[in-house]
Amino acid sequence: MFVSHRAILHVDMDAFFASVEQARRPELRGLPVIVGGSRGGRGVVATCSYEARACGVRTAMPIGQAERLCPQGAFLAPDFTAYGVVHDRLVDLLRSFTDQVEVASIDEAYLDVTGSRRLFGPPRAIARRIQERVYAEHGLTCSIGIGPTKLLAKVAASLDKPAGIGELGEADVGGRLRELPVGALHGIGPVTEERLAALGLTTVGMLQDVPFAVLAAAFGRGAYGLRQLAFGRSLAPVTARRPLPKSVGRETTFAVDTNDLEVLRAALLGLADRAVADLRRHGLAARSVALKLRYSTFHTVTRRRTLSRPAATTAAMYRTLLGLLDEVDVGVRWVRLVGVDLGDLSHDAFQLTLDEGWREIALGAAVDQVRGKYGFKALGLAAAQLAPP
DNA sequence: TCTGGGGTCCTGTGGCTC
DNA sequence: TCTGGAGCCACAGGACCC
Repeated sequence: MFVSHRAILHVDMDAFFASVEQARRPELRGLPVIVGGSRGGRGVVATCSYEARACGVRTAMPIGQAERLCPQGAFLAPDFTAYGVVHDRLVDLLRSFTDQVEVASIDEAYLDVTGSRRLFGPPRAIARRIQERVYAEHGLTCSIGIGPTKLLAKVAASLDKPAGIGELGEADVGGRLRELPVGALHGIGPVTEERLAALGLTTVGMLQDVPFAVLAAAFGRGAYGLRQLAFGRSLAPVTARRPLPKSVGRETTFAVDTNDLEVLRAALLGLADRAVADLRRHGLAARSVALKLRYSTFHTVTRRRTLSRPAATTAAMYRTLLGLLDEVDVGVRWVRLVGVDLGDLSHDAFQLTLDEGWREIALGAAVDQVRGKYGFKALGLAAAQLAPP
């Protein structure tokens, strides 16, 4: 058994995107709201209001299926800019309780309130005050989990949704936690859940009790991690500082599958341009460039290339992507999705100015400036200018 | 029925060097 | 000179998360 005296909260916004839409558009309140792809499109549901969930609509469900289940629903395209603004304000609100706030995603955060108890009272009282302020200031509800580790706090938040406060302590590891399905643990998805079920392991208690040799035979090195999960152990503390991204990428699914090389090249140029804009916004350069293709069969392939030195220009990325495109089965097979991923990121701006040529750097800076003023679509790049001679 | 987009992390494999 | 093993790295793919 392990002992932790920390008090960690996991704050999870309820149906975040849909709730933001309902908060800013009163006419949507009380209606089933589905945020994701547009009607008739190829998208899936990003999130939906609890009214839509009552119709059977779920996250990650194809839009077409959601339409059949909930024809009266309001189908909205996501507005990430608006959600980002609300997210920033919520993080500020959370930081008024402790500076130990770890932003886990756009709608989730962990707070280490161990040192805040003297000022704000016990964790449950802090959780209640957070819920009250989130509702009063933003018209949104959130579920909060309390636990001695991030993992237990996260599971606890899911126990009483929406707008609830759940708590899992040390004592619950040998009690309530055992009753939960293995899929309730953060890190066990559908594939692992099915593999565990094949071993007859469906609850956390079973995962705690199974001989380690059985787990090791089935999962190899992954067995240890599964065992840690089963006992609610997560060694990682709450880390307030947000690390730099490890990769930036862009991908798009075509409205209609294509095997036209020109269409693919044009899509790649646009994606590379957007990914590179992200790169420059962070002041980063990338040394690894990856091409991702999903064929009409849904089979996905990736091809990656490491550059001789870090780069941060669309031209360098696009030329590399064209090379990678030659390595895969295009022109013959139909493609539904194409993506670009830039990795192995570093701060290497000085090196770039020497190595990549001042013209491309200056061009990139000028493009960023115009787009900052008039929007991203104000300027497009011409493939002919960027392709190798 | 028909499966998004943006990420992180892990594992297996194969090439290379010592 | 040849060979096997260890260690490292790049790469591909997959699982998972929101």
